[in-house]
Amino acid sequence: MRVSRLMLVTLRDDPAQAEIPSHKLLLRAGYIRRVASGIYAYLPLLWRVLQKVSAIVREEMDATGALETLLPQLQPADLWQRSGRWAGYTAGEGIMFHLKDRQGHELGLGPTHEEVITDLAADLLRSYRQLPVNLYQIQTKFRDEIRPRFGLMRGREFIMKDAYSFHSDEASLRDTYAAMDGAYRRIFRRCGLRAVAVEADSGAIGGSASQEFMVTADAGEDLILTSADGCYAANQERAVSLPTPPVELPGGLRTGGAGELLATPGQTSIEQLVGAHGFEASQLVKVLLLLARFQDGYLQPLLISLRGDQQLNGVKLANAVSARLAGDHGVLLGIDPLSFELVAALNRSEGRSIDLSAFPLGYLGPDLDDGLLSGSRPSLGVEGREVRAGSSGVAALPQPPRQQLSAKFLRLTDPTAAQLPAFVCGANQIDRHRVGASWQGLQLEPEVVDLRAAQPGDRCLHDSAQTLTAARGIEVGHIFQLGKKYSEALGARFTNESGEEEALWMGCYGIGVSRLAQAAVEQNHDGDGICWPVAIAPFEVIIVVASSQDPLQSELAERLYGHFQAEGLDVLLDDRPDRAGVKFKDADLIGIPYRLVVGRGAASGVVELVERATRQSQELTVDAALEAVVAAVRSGRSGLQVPGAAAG
RNA sequence: CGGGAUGUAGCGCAGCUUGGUAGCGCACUUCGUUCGGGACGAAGGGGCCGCAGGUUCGAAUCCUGUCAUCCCGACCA
Repeated sequence: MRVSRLMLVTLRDDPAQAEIPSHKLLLRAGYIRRVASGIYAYLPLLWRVLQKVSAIVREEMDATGALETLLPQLQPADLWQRSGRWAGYTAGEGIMFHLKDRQGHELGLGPTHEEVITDLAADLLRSYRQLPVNLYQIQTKFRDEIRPRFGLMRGREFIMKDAYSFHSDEASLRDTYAAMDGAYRRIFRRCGLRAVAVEADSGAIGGSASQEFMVTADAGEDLILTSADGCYAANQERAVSLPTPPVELPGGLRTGGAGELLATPGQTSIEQLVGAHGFEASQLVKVLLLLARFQDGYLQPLLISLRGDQQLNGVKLANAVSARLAGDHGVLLGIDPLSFELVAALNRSEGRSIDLSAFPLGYLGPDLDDGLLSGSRPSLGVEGREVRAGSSGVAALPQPPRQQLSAKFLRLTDPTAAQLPAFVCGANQIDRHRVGASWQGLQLEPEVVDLRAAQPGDRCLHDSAQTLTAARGIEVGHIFQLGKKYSEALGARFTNESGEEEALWMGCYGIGVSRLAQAAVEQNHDGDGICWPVAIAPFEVIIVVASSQDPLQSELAERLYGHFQAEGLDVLLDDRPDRAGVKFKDADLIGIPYRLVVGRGAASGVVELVERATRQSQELTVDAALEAVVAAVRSGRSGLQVPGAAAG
């Protein structure tokens, strides 16, 4: 390809809308253009990168025996209703773009394809003899992200490789899961990425085991915790660790564990209590008051107890609450601190509400009386200027589910709090705390769940000599053992060896292809531009003619260009009439791994070879340069080379 | 959705406080001189000042509304 024909438009200034280096560089170097929020045009240069990434993904997936397919992007609501995900994915701030066709049928643009593929599996897979099967596709996905950002990093339309495997038993699922783990490691390595596999939360997809692949970069949206010995790595959402031991409470139990009242006027925070009375934060039990909202309108107040020096992990909490209540009340829509704002919002809707002013906020103890909930007054409802559906012109809108408030708290306690033999906690009355309380003394049997957030510096479970360190990560891949969640919901059954019908075991495996391309830039750039790894570079070598007017240089450049094309290299010829400096700047910016400069040495048959990533350069005779470039590119294509080794 | 900011030429910005009909750099076109790290000179083209109302003799500038974009939190490949 000739640069004069490449529609190359590079920018000298950083675009104001871009924040992180990879986003700026992709815009400046002419790889992407924004079309709408979270929606991008992949310009010819980027499309070549995406094709190369896809090719690597295909090779590695195919090598495991997976089958490539292509599923529809437009999917019927019916399938999603059967899996129980339609409401959760479309209602409110749902992530699924959905629409009605002219017959009035509801459809959604696929944010993921479990439903479609499982329905197909139900149709096609009948016998254990057909299993296992692993199907994948590389395709555009649509998610109406709450906040698209950082260019391709979190777009609303993006390219993803997703695979779904089907098995007759759990052991087979584990085998494929392990094969995917291996394939993913090779894929990221071949793409020139430094990625780590971390234990992950399964999130909205569901299932048991799951692992994320994180490209480490400061711009990453996730926090990952790793041990130096490499034995443990987890997303902070999921991470576990050994808490620091608590400091023993002087005096131990008082009044048999019921605790002794202590006047604590205005001391509503851990810091204030610690400061005023010389307590250690680890001697306190703090009680958090939250409200969980469910799909069917059920509202569950939560009373969460944590040791005073620990932080709540919201993901762990949501999982624990979901596990207890989602069966009866549908999808957990959210958990929010029970604040006056939230109560005011609830007051405006139907049903009963909570009288938060009756709560001794800042002085809550884990034995807070359920009576505070049943004593709540009926909501004043729709007086004033509130408009009701049905009483106005919007009668066609569906009624929101009627809210129903639980009469009891769901009380969950983190082990760090549950294990304290004697502690300080709120007395459930204003300006009073209790010292020397115990769970038994308060006549409580705590329901113990791991709810605390692991922190950098914590000791590891597998080896208490190891501590966790934090790093930012970009999630480029995620693999799940789904189990039977979707196959049971959608009736995907097969006949096993004993002639019995059984639901299929499933796994699913995603790679964000467009995100991966940007993550590669995030990890491979310098002050002058992108430094693409050879394996995914849009072009492998660029020939720069220092002075296009010099027929000697032009002719030599053309000869080299033809030679590389004949050798099957992806070669770019910068034949523009611009000055050499302009072409050097552009070559650095767009990040072509090898640059061959045909300049003043042309007359004596000498050219200059520069490796982009290392800036190493050498003067070579034409023949030696040809040989060096071809050799370097060929070895670089595997993605397994060490930068610098080729041009040295 | 909550909090913060910004919308002026393809890109980056000034002008707005104190209203008088739009400017700078880059990019683009033509000519000349340059020619190995984003050259110089000359001439030129390109703007419903996000949109809609309002105030005013007069609005990029003041007021109201609205839309869009970006940043910080909840979502995820």
